[in-house]
Amino acid sequence: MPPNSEGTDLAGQEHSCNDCVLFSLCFAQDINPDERERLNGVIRRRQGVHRSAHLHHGGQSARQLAVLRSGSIKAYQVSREGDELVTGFYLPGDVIGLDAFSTGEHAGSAVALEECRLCEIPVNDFNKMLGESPRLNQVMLRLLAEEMAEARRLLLVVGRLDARTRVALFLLSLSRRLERRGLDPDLFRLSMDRRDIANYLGLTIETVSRTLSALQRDGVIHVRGKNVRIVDRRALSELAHLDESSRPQRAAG
Amino acid sequence: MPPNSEGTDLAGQEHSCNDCVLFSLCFAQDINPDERERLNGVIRRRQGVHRSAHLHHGGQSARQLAVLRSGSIKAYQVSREGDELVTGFYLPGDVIGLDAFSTGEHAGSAVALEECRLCEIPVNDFNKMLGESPRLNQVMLRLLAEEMAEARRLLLVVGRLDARTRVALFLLSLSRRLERRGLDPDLFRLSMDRRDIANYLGLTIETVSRTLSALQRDGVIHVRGKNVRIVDRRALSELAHLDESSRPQRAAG
DNA sequence: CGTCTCTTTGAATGGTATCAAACCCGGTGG
DNA sequence: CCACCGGGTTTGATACCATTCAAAGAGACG
Repeated sequence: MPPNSEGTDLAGQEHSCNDCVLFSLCFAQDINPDERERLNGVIRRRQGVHRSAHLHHGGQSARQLAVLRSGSIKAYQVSREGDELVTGFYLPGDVIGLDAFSTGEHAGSAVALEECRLCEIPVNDFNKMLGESPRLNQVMLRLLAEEMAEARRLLLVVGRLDARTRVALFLLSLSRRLERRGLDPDLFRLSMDRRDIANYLGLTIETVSRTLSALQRDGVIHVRGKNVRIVDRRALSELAHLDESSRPQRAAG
Repeated sequence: MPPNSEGTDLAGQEHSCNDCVLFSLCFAQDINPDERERLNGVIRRRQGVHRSAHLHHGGQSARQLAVLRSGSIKAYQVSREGDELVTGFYLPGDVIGLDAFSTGEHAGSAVALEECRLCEIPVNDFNKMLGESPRLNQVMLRLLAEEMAEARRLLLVVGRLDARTRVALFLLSLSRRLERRGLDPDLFRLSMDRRDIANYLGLTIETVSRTLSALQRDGVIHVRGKNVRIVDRRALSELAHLDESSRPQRAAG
């Protein structure tokens, strides 16, 4: 069945990648028009994914690859001991489900942090396209390598930096990603709670809270619950870039 | 030029993947015989890579993909501030150079920790094969996904566990990898120095040293410089598996 | 308006970094 | 053969940052 061409269109509800406002962020821009057309035919555009709904669980066999169109998503893994390890946050344009690429089963889980819309590509359709297009394979390799680089960055942040630096980097990273999506980089709302931030950064809730308060006290940011305003971007960057040598050494160099 | 068919062969110096003692560990087992034959034609078998020689540097454009045949290699990245971040250690059978897959440039550096032998596949040959074999693409995706999983594991280890658990996990991981290669899992030599271990685990040299001493005092292992013997594997596993709740909580669950 | 959850703040504990010095070992030269 | 290095490693004392335990405060929602 072709994407429904009747019924009411909601705001921002496109039916073709070519019209999509996210096109410049989406991997669809990297494949050739023929393949994109074919993609269009198999994409399921889904909306109304509500807060705390799971896109997939770890261990589950992959049903689709998805691109986030609006909202935000938390990726996490569950350790043998049953506790959560937050591995990242997805924003519009990000691809969700690459973790199932090797085994066909998702390595981790993904859950909506707020109301979300998605473009879903069924795996069998996608695998068929992969088998025929080396170009698409390359794009996927690139995406995986990027996730890898991200994981490595996180490794550095979580394992080796003090709390203040971790939080500064988190805020700046988020700010930069929002900016690339055409949103205000200095005034935004955190869709995840303190627990998720703490877990992601390898800290406790209390430390995250204290650090945010301290940054506010120092006039670097303004925080009010989930709302954040970056007041002194330069100062924040300096904290993040470790320009001062106020961090643990941990056998570097 | 074909791989030299005259000259003296050194011990363990094969000229075909089919004869290679590492075959069961190598990704070459996962491709079909035709492709493997073709691989054989382009592989450069290199030896005499001596300690502290670099295979590649971060930022360098990739010249070849390599499989380690003997020895061991340290992978690391250099941060903007110039200090080192050890991301892993390669053992025989491991593929080196996947980090250049997306951009064509190596994300990190790789340096020999001792005398090494390698199988090198020139990138242009390899890319040609990639363009023609979806199967090979899949194998590469799987390898990348495995590196990814490894990076995630490390993230958990480095960011969230206490020193004792980190060291225990490090020793067990190494032990398991050696065992899979047919070596003694309980008696081995660390090819990396304390600095590298500390950096890899996100600790200081002193803490690593102290922790090893403590494990010895508790009768779990025996250490003498770079030589390690696992005395009580069960105890070590219990430390690593967090069976006791003696670790920071850090917003889990 | 009351309840529940999330968040913030406070005080005390503890693990790891830091600073400093001793130790061990292989290599070198007297 | 031994004294003397120099690097890597071990050990000790102290300081500090983040966790932990505890409780108050703020928001969301019925």
